[in-house]
Amino acid sequence: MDDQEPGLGLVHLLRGLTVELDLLGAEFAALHHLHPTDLRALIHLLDADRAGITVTPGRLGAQLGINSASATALIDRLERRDLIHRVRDTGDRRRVLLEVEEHAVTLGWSFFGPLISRMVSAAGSYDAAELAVVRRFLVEMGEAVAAERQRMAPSSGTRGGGRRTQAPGGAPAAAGEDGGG
Amino acid sequence: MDDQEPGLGLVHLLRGLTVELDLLGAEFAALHHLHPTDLRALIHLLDADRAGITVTPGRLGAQLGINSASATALIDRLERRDLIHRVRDTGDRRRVLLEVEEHAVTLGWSFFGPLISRMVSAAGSYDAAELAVVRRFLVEMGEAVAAERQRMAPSSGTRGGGRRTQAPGGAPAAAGEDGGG
DNA sequence: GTTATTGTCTCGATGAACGAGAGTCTTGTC
DNA sequence: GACAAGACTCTCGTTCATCGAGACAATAAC
Repeated sequence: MDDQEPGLGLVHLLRGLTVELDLLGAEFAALHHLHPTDLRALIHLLDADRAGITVTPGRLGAQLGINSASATALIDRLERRDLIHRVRDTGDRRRVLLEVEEHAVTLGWSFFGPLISRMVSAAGSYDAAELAVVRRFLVEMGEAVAAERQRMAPSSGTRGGGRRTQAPGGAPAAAGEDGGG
Repeated sequence: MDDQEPGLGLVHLLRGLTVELDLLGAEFAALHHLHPTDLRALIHLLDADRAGITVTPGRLGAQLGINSASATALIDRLERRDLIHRVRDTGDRRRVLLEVEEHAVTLGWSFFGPLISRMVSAAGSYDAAELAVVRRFLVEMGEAVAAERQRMAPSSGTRGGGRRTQAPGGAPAAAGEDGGG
């Protein structure tokens, strides 16, 4: 299966990598008695926190592809573990804002910290031009995936438009950029 | 902000990419009334099929990080949809071999085909040296994740040694999930 | 033969996610 | 101000994937 197509091997490598990352996440979650969804939610909340974006239950549920009832239950779980807390929005009193606790930041770092260290250290052996190539590749792969998602669920963004796991809509859950702190 | 550490931005890009891929998988699964686990199992089975490796329920469950009861239920679901079928191993009659149906291959291609096309086409604009750089990067990232998983759950892999169904451990035994390939 | 091990499946329980809809608040129109 | 429509969150009852424990069958070791 190697390579009539030079890019094909890379695609498979990339897929294998995402599988590994998923498993790492699942193991970490199990280790801390969290469900994979809880960990994904936490990561999203931490990303948003660092980026200065406020997250609401509805928005979180949309990002995770779960419905509002599940989002409520999810937030209940996280709140019960003191990872986040709810705050009623004073501007629009229908809304609830989700704020992460220090504890959650610590937990997040215990997950990503060591991994990021390893990765950054591995990335250290590349020169600027090489890093630029890798960056371009990752960006283009991201665009390919986004385009494919768009094609598959074109109704994205319209609120009741699609089926159950309605495409959360545009923004990639974890904007890659937000500084790693 | 990404600039104190050149590699950090790449790490976040990579993470964002994996999130996108996960979401794509979830959407595809929902579209076909499959659970995410079912899709992951299917991918693993298709990979194994192409590689000429026979998969058993136990092996599949280990790869997916679920226990034997869940693996049985998962296989029941896939079989009920005519995506796979069970065959008793004639050599070791305790074992059951899982064989994928044509239908499953078609379904798998309807998921990965368009995505791979996009990616391969995007990868076409790189020269050999650049592809080599990207490949090296992906391999090293994979190694970093694997190393981190090893650190987190060192007992993984040995069957009797680590208590695989342990509560907190949850999915430890999973040696290397959905084989990429 | 007997015992230990491996591989799969069954059973009942747990809980995450779902659909439907109620309650609360905001916005737009009169 | 009052009223209708819509947005946001939460509650309720149900469904189903996963779990732990263990039954059953076949193999391996003695």
